[in-house]
This record gives sequence, structure tokens and C-alpha cells, in this order.
Amino acid sequence: MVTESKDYDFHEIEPRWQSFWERTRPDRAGMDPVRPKFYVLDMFPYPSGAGLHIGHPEGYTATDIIARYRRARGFDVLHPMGWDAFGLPAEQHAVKTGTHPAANTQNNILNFRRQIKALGFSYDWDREIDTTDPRYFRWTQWIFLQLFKRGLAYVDERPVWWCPEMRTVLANEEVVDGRSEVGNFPVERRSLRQWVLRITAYADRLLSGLEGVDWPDSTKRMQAAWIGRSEGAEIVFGLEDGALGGLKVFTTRPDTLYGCTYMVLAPEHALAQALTTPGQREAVDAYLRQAASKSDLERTDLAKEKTGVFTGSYAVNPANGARVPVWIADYVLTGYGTGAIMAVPAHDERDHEFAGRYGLQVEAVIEPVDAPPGGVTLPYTGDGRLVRSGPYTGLGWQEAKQRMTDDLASRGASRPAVNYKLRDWLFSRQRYWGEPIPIVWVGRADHDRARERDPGSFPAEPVSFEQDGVTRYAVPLPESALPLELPPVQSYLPSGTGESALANVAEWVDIWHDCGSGKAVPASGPRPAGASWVRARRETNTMPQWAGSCWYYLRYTDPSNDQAFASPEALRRWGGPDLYVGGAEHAVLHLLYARFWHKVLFDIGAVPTDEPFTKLFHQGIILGEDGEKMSKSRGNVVSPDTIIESHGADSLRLFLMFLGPLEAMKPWNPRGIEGVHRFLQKVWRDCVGEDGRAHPKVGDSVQDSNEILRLLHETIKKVGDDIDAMRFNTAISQMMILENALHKEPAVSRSTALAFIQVLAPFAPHFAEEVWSRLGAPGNASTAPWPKFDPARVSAAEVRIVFQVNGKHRGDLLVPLGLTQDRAVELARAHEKVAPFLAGKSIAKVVFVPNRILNLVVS
RNA sequence: GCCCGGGUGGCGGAAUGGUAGACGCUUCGGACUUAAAAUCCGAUUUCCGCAAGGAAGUGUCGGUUCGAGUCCGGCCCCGGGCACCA
Repeated sequence: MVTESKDYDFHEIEPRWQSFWERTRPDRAGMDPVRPKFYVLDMFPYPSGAGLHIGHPEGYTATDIIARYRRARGFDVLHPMGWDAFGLPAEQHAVKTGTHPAANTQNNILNFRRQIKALGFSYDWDREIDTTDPRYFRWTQWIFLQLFKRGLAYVDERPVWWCPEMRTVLANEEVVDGRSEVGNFPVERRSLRQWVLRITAYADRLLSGLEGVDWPDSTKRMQAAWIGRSEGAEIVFGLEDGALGGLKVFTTRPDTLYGCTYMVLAPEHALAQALTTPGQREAVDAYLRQAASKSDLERTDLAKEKTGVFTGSYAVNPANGARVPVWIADYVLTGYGTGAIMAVPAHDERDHEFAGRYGLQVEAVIEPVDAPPGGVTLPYTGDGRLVRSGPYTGLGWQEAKQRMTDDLASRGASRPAVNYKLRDWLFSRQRYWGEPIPIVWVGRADHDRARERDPGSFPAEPVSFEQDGVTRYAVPLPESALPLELPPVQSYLPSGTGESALANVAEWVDIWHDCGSGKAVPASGPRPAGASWVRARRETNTMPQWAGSCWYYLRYTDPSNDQAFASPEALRRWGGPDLYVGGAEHAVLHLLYARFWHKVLFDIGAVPTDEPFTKLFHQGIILGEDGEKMSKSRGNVVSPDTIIESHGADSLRLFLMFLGPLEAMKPWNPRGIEGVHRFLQKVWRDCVGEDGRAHPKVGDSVQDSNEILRLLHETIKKVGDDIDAMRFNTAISQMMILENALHKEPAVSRSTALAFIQVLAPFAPHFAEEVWSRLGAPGNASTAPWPKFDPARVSAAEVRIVFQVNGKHRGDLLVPLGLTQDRAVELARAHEKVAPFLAGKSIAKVVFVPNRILNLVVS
């Protein structure tokens, strides 16, 4: 297997060992019950046409080092790779060229796979997965059906951007200033039927589950902030028109109830119309029209001035019976709380700003305990005591909060409430290139019959929507009918009615559907015989790209299973990843969605754990040479291919790890690669002689000095510890220190040389295999067990102790280990560099850290 | 605005409260060479000094400590996240 080259010829060495590994497969994960398991996972990539970016191999190298190290330590390692292959770029390419997105996707995968393999990563390629493979998305669809039957998937009218000119739905980022980015046509908000997943039902568990996972704190905080739990109360205000019932608001500050001087409804609030008096009708209508045309971005732009309109109606404060005006303003959000607030301008920044603009009353009801004589500037949002609050005056705000909520509750006007910023997950896309949603739409009677046949597949409440006066009901495909594959289409362009290109495929969309088998025939043909055949229309929305990545880590444990998404044995064996490495850009969405699905799977007994990712790590971004983010337009992009060609995969791997801490954002330095490359060449020249075999200075009979052995064992320990702690840069430094020392030795024992090559192997695996063979060692560097570290070797007989006078370094001395304080003081007094600083002074205090430092404090 | 993370030589970075700058890059000097590259040896925080040596020094100001890059408080700058969530 070993190559013939005399010098370090990585062009020859790397492909040779890669093909050797492909034959011997040291990367294959087993089911060995004796060995402990370790599952280390990279976030799988979207195989873009641009190919691998230098940021990809950064994280992949780190996990590969860990995988190889763990194998050497006797672990059964699962280290897989796959493709998050559904995605918008492939669809856009298909729209342009008319070729099927799958063709382009497979080409890109081919290129990605080639590039990744060129880096020598020890992935178990038998377990490769592809989210666009029907054998994979069959189970994505299956999980959707589990969500559906548990009532966690529903349809709802949701506002989207509609461009009448282009007859298509546009994404938020495709709309600029109320016009389409492409074509500059006017766009409008239109409510379209969308699938939504009830992630909010898991809000509490998604929040509490964060406590038990080993994640970066910043990521946990981000998720917690995204979920945004807040506790408060719902309070009902009376309305003058009793027929309308009450006006319910959510507040976290019920203690400020006496300071409520007006109320605000979101423009979309159900009572907005009913509360508008005839005199205000015109102004309100104009305001609502204007609000409807604003994008979310425009509405949430903090820089803009708050706007609103008076409805003409009044509500009654349940605490003091005060009559307060009801306004409509778009600074109140419709999707949060009840979509209405009690405004307390004295103690809320936003209300204060609005009240100032419209001349509304401001009533302070909280005062800080140490209020300045002139009173506080409003709005005051801090701690304090109640004033002007009837019977509650004088109470601390925390106590008042409790008492007022309780008192109102006893009159039925209030109840404690919890709200979340987290919204349900908009799960449908009007796209072709995604997993089809395995649902057909039928009439009421057909739905009820289908449900009777198989009640377990339906949610408690039927999922339905109304269109053109007809109500349609959702019927799931039987699980046995999965996967539901994408039909061929003439054009990948959206249908023009706000639906995906799938809507144009009449013989696929309009069908006779067999509720028993899930079989379908075009509705244009005759109805097949049998009571289970019903007239149906298929769902034409597809799933978002997040779907496939929500559970892929589970599929790796048992990737070719066609009976289940993974067997219980495989799931028990591997569980979730022991380590998950990927970019911080997924801190919220991917990681939150995957946790949600995992918890649902846990609830139905399909997975044994409640949390999918127990330990998470984010690699930092690699910037261009200029310190800017790498981008084509800046021309500072570094391709792994180029570096492999010029310096080899091992040098690239080493350099990516040597650049700095894995989690740090750091610039690429083209000269730095030379440094690690030189290091490898230096090791080569010290191990391989001119004849291409073991270097003459390496011998079995060589007795290494204690200093060399100490350094070797220190290195074995430090490299192992550093890999575990993911401090790869310092591990490499330590190996360089060892190499520098070995280089100076006239002779080195073979066992020391081999141990060194062993610790280098996870970092530079091709190089290590080659040198290992050249040294005439049996077996392979990749399968040899990790060298043993001997603690006795690490402690030297002598240590350098530092002498300080008044905390300043004044000299040092090599002394025997375990030197006593008295002896150290003696030596310090006698030390030629220290003595002058002690002359004529008395020692006031002695600080002695054994084997390290002696600090003499003198007056 | 709020919440995080970070400021260390010419550069990337290293330092359980205990010799600041390991390791690498760069640069300079030397060896080898007809020469160059490669390689090898040495130097490379700043200031003063021929030198021995001394002084200052981890964004900034202050504090705790025998001792602070490290801990505490204020400020400045950079990066990331959130952003009318009542």
C-alpha cells in the first residue's frame, strides 16, 4: 500500500491511502455491544452548485479528528455524511433550464462527494443519505402523518405576498417597498391557505429542555429568547356596547392597571370594525387599508413614528370603572397575546410615545422608593410602590401584581396567563422541489367514511378549509402508500393561482383516491369499483427545506431500513449524536424544529430520548485574507480543491485546525499553510531516510533521553486532552514542540517515533499511514490503538522555580522537585540576581507555591 | 435600545490568579551553494544601554490581591443575536 516516493509526495500518498481505506473500511460503524459507542455528527450540507466552501471542511476536519481519535481509543464510532438536497436554487435552475431539479441536484452531490472524499474524512459512506431520495422522504412524510393525526398539523389562512402581475406568491425577501424585486410590479397581502405545525404546543418543553443540554450558552439563550415565555394576566375590560362582550388584553404588569388611560387593538383585531362608531368610520377604514399594505418589516420598523386611529368607542377599566378610549394602532401585533393591550403610557415606553403623539392622558401609578423631589421622568419602567391606585396604593409592585390579579380573578375579570413569542410553524411552500404533503382533500361525507375506516389516522378535530363556498376535508394517505413522489411536470413555474407547479398536473392532482390502499387514478377516467374510492384533490403545497433536516440524524443509525425510519435496536444503540457540530447560523430554526419533531417522536414512543442533541458545538467562520466574509464578489474565496492541489489534504486539515480556536471567527492566511506543510515535511525527513525507508536515526535499540520521553508523554496526554476539549490548535502546537525536539536528537527510538505518528494520525491521516509503513510498523496507523500515556514519565526530577521580590520576577533556578519553602528562601537569598533586591531589607512575608514560585515581600 | 461574545507583538494566536507573548507566519543575520530555491542554525514586544542589565507593557480608568491578560466596577471600540411580543 505504501508509495515508492523518496520525499513527501502528497499527490501520490493521499489517493493511495484513500483507496486503501475504501477497501478496508476502518470507518464502518458496527453494532459491537462490547465496545462503547460514539456518534459524532456534522450538520449535513446543501449541495450547492458552487461546490465545497472552505468553511465546510473546517467543521468536518474537527469531527473527523474526534472520530479517528475515538476509534483509536476503542470506541465503535458512527460518523456519517449526507445531503440536505431539497432547496430553492435547484428549483430556480430547473425553472430556467427546464431540466428536472433532481438531475442538477445529483450532479452537485457528485461534486460535493468527490470534494469531501479528497479530504480523507472517515465517513461511513454506507450510511449516506439524501433527503430527496423517495426512500428517505417516505419517512419525512410518515412523520408528517404522525403530526397530523396528533392534531399538530392544521391549515390556516396566512397572509403572504401576492403579485397579481406575475400571478405568484413571493417570499418576504423578494418584495422591496411594496413592489416585486423582479419586474417592479405592485404586490399585495393576500391570505392563502397554508399548512401550519403546532410547535407552540411544545413551547414549554422546548424551553425547559434547554436546561439539560450541553450547548453553547449563547445558543441556549437565543432559543430561549426566540421562544420568549412571559408570565402575566389576561384582564377583561368591559365595553359600553354589552352585546360585544368584553375586551380581553394580556399584560405582564397588572399592577399598573390604574394607570391605563386608553386601549389599543391591532388592526386585524376581531372587534376593530364593531367598535368603530359611524363618525370614525372613514378614518378607521383608511387606517386599516394603509396598515394592510404595509409589510411586516415596515410595521416593525422601530424608527418610524407610531400611528393609530380612534375607534370612537370606550371601554371600562375593571379596577376603577374608568372610561378609557379604544384606539387601533399597528404597534400592537395581532399574533401575540390577545391582539389588544391596555395602554399605560406612564410606565411603558411604547405607550408613552403613542400617547405623546396623540395627546392622550398619562397617569403615573408607580413611584420608585427613593423618588427624587421633582418626581421621576416618565415613562418609568422600574421597581417601585403603587400610588393613586385605590386600595392598592402603597403596595410594592410585586405584591400588587399578585393581589390585583387574584381580586379580579374572583370577579371573573382576570386569570393568570402565559404567552410565548414563538409562533406556530408555517410549514407549506408553493414550490415543486420539496416533499409532497401526503394529504388529499375530499368532501365531508367522504371524509367521514374514510375516518370511520381508520380513525387512528385522523386528528380529533377534522382539518378543513373553505373555498368558493365549499368546505374540503383533509384525508391522510395510508402509511402503506408512502412515499408520495413528485410527478413529472411540463414547467417548474408556479401555477399562477398561488399554488405550486404541481397544481398544473391535472392527472396527478384531481384523482379518484382509494382510502384503503392510497392508490389513485386520474379523475378524468371512470371511478374504479369499490366503496373506498372517493373523488379527491391532492395537496399541492410541498414541505419547506427544514423538514428533511429535522430528523436525518436518526436515519443515519439505520439508513436502509424500509420497515421503519430506524429500528428500535439501532436507535437504542446510537441514540442521538454524542456530539453535533455545525454553524451558529442554525442556532434557532433548524435546532428548534428538529427538537420539536424529536419530542413528538419521543411522545409516540418512536425514539428513546426526549432531546436529540445532547452536546452541540459551533465552528467559527473563516474569513478571507482581507478579514472580510468570503464572497465571490470580493474575490477572496479560497477553495479546498486549490489547497489540496498545492499542499495536500493533510496540510489543509492541519492548517484549518491550527488557524485558531475552532469556535472563533478567523481570517485565512495563505502563508500559514506553508508553516504546517513545513512541519509535515520536517517529520517526514526525520522518519524517512534517503532510500525511502525508515530513517537511519530511528532504531529499535535507541534509548531516548528522559527529556524526550517526558516530552513524548506530555504530548500524548495533551493531544488526547485537547481533542476531547476541541482545542485542536494547541494540540498541533504541542506536536510541533515534540518534533522540534526529536529533530535535534541524533537518534530516536522506533517506539517514540511510532507513538508520535499515532497522535498525529487523526490530524494528518494519509501522512501518518505512509510514515507508519515506512517505519516498518505492523498494521496501520488508522487501526492501531492510541498510545498509552505514562504519568510517571511526565514529572521531571527537577523544576524551574521562580523567585519574585514584591511580585516582580527577579530570577529563577532549576531545583529538585518537592523543594521546601525554607530551602527555597535560602536559595533565593543566595541567588546572584535576587540577592541585590533583598540587600538591607527585611522579609515581611513569604508566599510559596511548591515547585512553582517563591514571592518574598520586603519592606 | 436590549442580550451575548471579544479587544494580548508586524500578523494568526498561547497562557489551572503565579516567568505574558508557547507554537506558527513575517522579517533580519549566519551556514550550505558557483548562485538561487529548499534546508539547517540563531534573533525577532517596546524603550534605555556597547554590554551586563534595567524600565514599561495584554483597549481604557479604577479596585481586590503578596501577585491580575485572567477576578470585580465604570468607560471606549469591534463582532454576533434580538428588535414595538405589552
